[in-house]
Amino acid sequence: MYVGYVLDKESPVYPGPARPASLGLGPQAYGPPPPPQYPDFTGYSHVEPGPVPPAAWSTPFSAPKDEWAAAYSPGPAAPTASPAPLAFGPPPDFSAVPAPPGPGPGLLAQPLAGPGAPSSPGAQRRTPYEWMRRSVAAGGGGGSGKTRTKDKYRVVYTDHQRLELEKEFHYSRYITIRRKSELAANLGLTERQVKIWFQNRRAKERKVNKKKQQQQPPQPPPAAHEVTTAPAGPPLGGLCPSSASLLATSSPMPVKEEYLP
DNA sequence: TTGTGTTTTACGACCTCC
DNA sequence: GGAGGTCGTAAAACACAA
Repeated sequence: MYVGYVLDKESPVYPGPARPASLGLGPQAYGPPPPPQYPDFTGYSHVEPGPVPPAAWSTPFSAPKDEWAAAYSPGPAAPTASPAPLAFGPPPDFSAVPAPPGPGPGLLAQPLAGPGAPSSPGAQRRTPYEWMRRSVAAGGGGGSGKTRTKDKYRVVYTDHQRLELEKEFHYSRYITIRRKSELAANLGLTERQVKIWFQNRRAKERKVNKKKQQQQPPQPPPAAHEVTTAPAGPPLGGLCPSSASLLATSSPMPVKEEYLP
């Protein structure tokens, strides 16, 4: 939430022209304008993550989700719907992510399988992260910039776009302004789209966690000393209340240091 | 082919924080 | 006041059974 704001505060974030009015955005000052979100946009240039990623990228998730590991395990990969000119890699600090217990490298440290990892057109759905297996017919999908008031209600993001967004999400539930800008630029999305994607993704996770909790028998509340994430009081030093519920769930994700009070 | 249920984008309302 | 958060919802996209 405001953490990212704080994290990026020292940097000259978003100096520059206003965003297209068609996005419903006000004339706030944003950074380098993202690639146009229209189908005739012919790609986007790779933006080096830069030497930056501040402390925000230094705290890894301790335990990857199984499906995540499975999804990124080496294996045959079909071409993506819209491979990026350059694979959008994790921040440099990704390499510092300790490998999860068990065989194989740290999953987040694994390189993206290049242009073409995610999709597998013939595969069935109803599998974890089935979006990775689905072919996307959006014709470059992301960034066509249609709204409810326009002729197309919504676009379907490409596998590559979703893959990168998921990677980012599994690294951090809350994206910083800087990373949002980078992701948007690299994926040919608007920052608004990235922001909303993260919001929807968190909502999805809460929904899944809620479902899990409902299916599990009620567990005794943990003793106070067992609370390892955040102390009582305002959740995470001002994060939204639902963030706390997120952390309070079965999610194995640790809390980033900077998110803690 | 069609009907139905689920998932995925996108938005508005409202809230908190700076 | 502006930013981004959640929550609820709309509607397209999709999978699958009948």
